[in-house]
Parts: sequence; C-alpha cells; structure tokens
Amino acid sequence: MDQVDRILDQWRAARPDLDVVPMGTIGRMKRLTAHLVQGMERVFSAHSLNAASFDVLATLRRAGAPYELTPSELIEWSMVTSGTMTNRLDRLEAAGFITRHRNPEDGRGFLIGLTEKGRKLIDEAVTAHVENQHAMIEVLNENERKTLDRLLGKWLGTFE
Amino acid sequence: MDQVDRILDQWRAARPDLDVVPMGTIGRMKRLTAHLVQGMERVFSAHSLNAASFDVLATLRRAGAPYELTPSELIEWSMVTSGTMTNRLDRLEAAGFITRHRNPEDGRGFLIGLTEKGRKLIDEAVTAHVENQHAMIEVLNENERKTLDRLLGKWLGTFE
DNA sequence: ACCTAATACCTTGACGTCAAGATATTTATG
DNA sequence: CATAAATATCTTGACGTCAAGGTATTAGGT
Repeated sequence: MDQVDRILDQWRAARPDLDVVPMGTIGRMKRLTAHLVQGMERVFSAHSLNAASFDVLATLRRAGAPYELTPSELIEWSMVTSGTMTNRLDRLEAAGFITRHRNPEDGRGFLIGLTEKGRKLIDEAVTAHVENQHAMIEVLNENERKTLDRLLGKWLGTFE
Repeated sequence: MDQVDRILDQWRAARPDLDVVPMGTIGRMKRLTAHLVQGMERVFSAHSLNAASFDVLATLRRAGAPYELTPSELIEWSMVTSGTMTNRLDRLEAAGFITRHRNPEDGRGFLIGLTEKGRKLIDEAVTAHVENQHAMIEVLNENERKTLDRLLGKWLGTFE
C-alpha cells in the first residue's frame, strides 16, 4: 500500500465509474522516474552540473573525439527546443566547458566543442553517475532488470 | 535498437570502462515517462488545463465532498514546494475553479475548495484522462501490466 | 544569375518550479 | 501568562523550458 495505491483508493471511492488500474502503473512510472531524476541530480550538483548541462556535455563526450557537434545535433539527441539549447550553450560557454565556433562547412551554423576542462569534468561526472545508477537499481535482481527492460522497451516502441 | 540503445553503444565505444546497462533501463524509464506525460498534457490542454492545474483539481476532487483541503495537504499529495502551490492556487482562483477562504480552525491557514465550475471541469477532464491512459497502455497485455506494476512497485519501495 | 523556400540558430516573453526568506498565528514551555 | 519555537502560507529572485518570431545563410528551381 504505497502512495499510488492510496490515490487509486480515493478515486475508486470518488469516481467508481472509472477503471483506474492504468493510472496506477503510469503513476508509479512518474513517481519512480521523479525519484531517479532526483537521485541523479544529486550527483550532477556534486560536480557543479545540473541535468541540462550534464546532458549536453555527456552528448558531446559520447560522440567521441574530437568532441564536436552542431547545436542541431545536440537538439536531436536531447529532445529540447532550439531556444533551450541556446540557453544551455550560453551557460556552458560562460562556464568554460564548451566553445562555440562557426561551422566552416555551413555559414549558418556553429560547431560546439568540449574544452579540456569540460572533458575532464564530464568524464569524472559520468563515472560517478554510472556508479549512482548501479546503486539506485540495486534492489532489482538480474532477472527482474531484464524483464523490466523488455517491458519498457516494448511500451516505448509504441511512442518512438 | 531504439534511441536508448544508440546512446549506450556510443558510451561503450567512448567509455568502455563503464557498465552502462542500468543507464539503459533508467533511460527508458525517463523517455517513456516523458512520452506518457506528453500524452496526458494533450488531454489536459483540451480541457484548458495543464499538469499543474489538473493535479490540484484532481486532488481536491478525489478527496470527496465537500472537496476541501488545506494548501499543506495539497502540497503533501503533489510533492511540490509551498511557493509552487501558492502559484498554482493563484491561477486556479483567478480562473474561478477554486476558492480560498480562511480556515476557521486555524487562523494561520486557508481552506481550498472546488467551485461548481471547477468540479464539473475536473470530472470531465478525469474521464477523458482515464480513457487516454487506457489507450496509452493498450500495447501491454494483462500479464505484462501486472508484471510491470509489480516491478515498479518493488523498485519504488526503495525510495518511499 | 535570380528568387523562393528551407535551414540553423538566436531572441523574446511567458510559465512552472524551487530555495530562501518574510509574516502571521498557534503551540509548547517555564 | 509571557515568550520562544513551530507551523502555515506567501513573497522574491533565479532557473530551465517552450512557443513563436527574427535574422542570416544555403539550396533548389527556373
């Protein structure tokens, strides 16, 4: 009987005409994800980052050397609007973690690159981030993780 | 091979020292939840609401008649800060969906009540919301939903 | 070459959220 | 009682996000 169950019970009393079983699953997804995000933010802030800045630096880092992508490519990976990415890049540039230089192959755009400082930071942060994720999922055993992953993948498939 | 798998592949190439399996599960949780939230927002906005306002009205509605709660109680159910709740209530009050009156049993606080207009709106919105949730989870069969729910519940238990 | 459409990115204004602090009221303690 | 501590809520300032619109550059069709 967790908080989600309590909410369902209230609905069953207040609106007995509704079948709220799916609300339970979706509610648990939302709540659990909120906890996971919160747990990850703690690691980010321990490295002077937040989810937004970590996202950008990590995308650049995992793209591999020379750690350069266009804002458009970053937008695609991160699923945010161009205005959001501009804002993220402004702050990361001001903090000295990335550089912006015009794209020699397309005068309309830019190339975003990791600075040495940025690369070092994101490498440390990702290491801690992965450790943290291991710790957060520890309660599920191998089989449970596989099953969960399969179900999430199937469900996600209907959206992407 | 979805977008999450592509991200994991990039990490395995860029940082082979990391075990990124948990990142896959957590990434799918985040992405899937984002899609679910987006799907729900569509229903909310069709009823002139957003996630924030729906949350408050729904909490009041499922509390049952006389549809009254204190801001503190709303804060507990919604897991937001007091400043956020004040802002939500300001907008809902201005829109005529709730009323604020001093709590006769505690002069420091208020009682938030659903107006008739607010109750009608949330009843319609919740009906559509539940239908929408059924549609969004349709791809999973009975067994899969039960398994998923059990795993989510177990995992969530470590946080709450 | 020209001109329109598409593209890449930035700007602006609004919103929802939080953390930290302020105010008013109630509760607890001596 | 008087006063300190706790509580309930609001206020302020900052941040991240989005939608819509703007500017500069490139691509495509004639």
